[in-house]
Amino acid sequence: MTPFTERVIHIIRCIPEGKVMTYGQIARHAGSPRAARQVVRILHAMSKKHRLPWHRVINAKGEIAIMDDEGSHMQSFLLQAEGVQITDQRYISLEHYQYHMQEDA
DNA sequence: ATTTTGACTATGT
DNA sequence: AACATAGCCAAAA
Repeated sequence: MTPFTERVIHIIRCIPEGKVMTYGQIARHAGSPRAARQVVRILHAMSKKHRLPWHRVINAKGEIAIMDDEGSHMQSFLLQAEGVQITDQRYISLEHYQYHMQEDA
């Protein structure tokens, strides 16, 4: 387990209920600003083993990124159960972001 | 050592 | 707003 992977896992575990973060935000907070795709790999590999709140991770457009219907429906179900507003079965409203875009400083 | 692989992102049209 | 393209980068093969 590499330090980068551990940081990513820690960050994801810290996302509070009812909030979401984007892949890019997580990558930045883990110290590798452009490694968003790496976050994808880590989530895929570690979500079960570490019992991560994988459903609180979305893409930069504010939508559920899962490809297959099974997974995306599960994600929207879990998010709505936490009070996250979802429109059109995929878009998360901005007030649920843990961090806002301009705070990248 | 080199290539492939993504649940991505920024940018340009 | 929707689509195409070109970067991106760590882990796996």
